[in-house]
Amino acid sequence: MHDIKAIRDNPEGFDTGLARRGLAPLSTELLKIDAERRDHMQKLQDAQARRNAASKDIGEAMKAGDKGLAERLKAEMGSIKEFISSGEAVERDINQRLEAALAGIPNIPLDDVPDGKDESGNVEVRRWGKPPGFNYEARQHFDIGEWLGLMDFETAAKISGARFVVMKGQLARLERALAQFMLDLQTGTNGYTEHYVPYLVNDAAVYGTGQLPKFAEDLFKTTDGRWLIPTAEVSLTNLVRERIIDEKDLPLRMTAYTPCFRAEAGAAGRDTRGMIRQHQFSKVEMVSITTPENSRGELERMTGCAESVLQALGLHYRVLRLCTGDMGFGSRMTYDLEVWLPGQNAFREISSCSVCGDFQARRMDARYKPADGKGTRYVHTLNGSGLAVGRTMVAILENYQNADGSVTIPEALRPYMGGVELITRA
RNA sequence: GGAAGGGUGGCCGAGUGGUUUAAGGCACACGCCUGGAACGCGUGCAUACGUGAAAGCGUAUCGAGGGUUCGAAUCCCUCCUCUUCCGCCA
Repeated sequence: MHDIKAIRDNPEGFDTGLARRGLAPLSTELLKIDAERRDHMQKLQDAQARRNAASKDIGEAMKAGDKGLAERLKAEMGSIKEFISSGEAVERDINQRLEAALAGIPNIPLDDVPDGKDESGNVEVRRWGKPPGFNYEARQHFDIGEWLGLMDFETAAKISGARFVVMKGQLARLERALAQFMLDLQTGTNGYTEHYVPYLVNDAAVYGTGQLPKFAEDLFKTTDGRWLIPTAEVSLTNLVRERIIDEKDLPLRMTAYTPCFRAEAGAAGRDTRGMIRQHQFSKVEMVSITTPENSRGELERMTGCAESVLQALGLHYRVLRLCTGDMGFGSRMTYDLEVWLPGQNAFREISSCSVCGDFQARRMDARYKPADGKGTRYVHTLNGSGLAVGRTMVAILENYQNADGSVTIPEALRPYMGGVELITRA
């Protein structure tokens, strides 16, 4: 949610920011509603001030026992009363129009975000590790999983539909092991506090993080009107909704392991085979709540926390700074982590870390009390996956596959796998 | 699902139609006191919007939204939510 005052102060800057996102200028239209709103408010508030003064006089007249004066003053209130009640309705209407207009506008990119139309404009900032280098043609994860007899898309389709999977045995355990491993790393070394959060949330929560009102079709909705979370970001970020936090308690660093549900509308035909793009997947999410001064640095830190998982697992990856055309709705800057998938012979997104500035905080009314004790300011929010469990599993299967079709378990995971070193066909 | 009782500032908590302009306390900030602290004393301390160069002024906000009234934290309606009890239940 954008601050209409900031737009009023610098409409050109706002439109320039929109242009970087490939959007037409909107400031003129917004400021027209804003002017109408302020003009109306002035008239309404004048009327309310007169009413309040008269009410006070009536109260004093009653107290003094002057019924005649009180009745005369009451009679004079008639027309003002009418104006006020219709005026309040008009004010609500204007405010709703302004809010609706603002709610659909994406966040403005930071200055050091590269311009670009789509993912081809993203900039690689670093690479870690090396591809495994097989002396045979690397198989894709679904071939490996199905050959092992532990990954079953057909049965999943029978009971649920496309884009679901059933796993069993050591693969089911690998999913659990990865989640435990990631959580331990983020809560231990990286200092995030583990949370257990709701998977069903209300309209306000999904609005707060920016999925509503524009992206309802990407979500699953329950018959009682709630939403299945598309990421734990929704639940975790909304934990600070309508709160005022002491600056000394910042930053808040929170993590949660949850299932995520995405309708994948508009993704028809993309990644239809395998586990890359599912309606249901699990993810260890990280959310940070910071002061404005610290949010940019926190983005670097958070990205490093996500990277630490891939490094511990020995997976080759690269870090991209997303360009203006590829960033999510609420983001001011995003780093994507792309892991190397030998089976696909390509880097694929496995994590995404974003700083949202006060964009979500304004929608949620999440503020902090600065250390100097004066007033309150909006917090800054950041979110990042640390990491997507299913895609990490894909990466392990493809990077740790052996010529005979078995899969070696990376050392860091073995304690979580009960000491299992190799997954083989039953 | 049924019944009853609640929701007031960062926190606790008073307030049942008109100087409430939301008491009081805690926490916090600043000052005095002190060798330095604690204690004590004093001052300050919600947010949003509008207006103004600023000080200030105005309006709204006591879970949310409607309503009654000249005037609502207070009365009425709807909803949300919490607590307790009953029922059901992993």
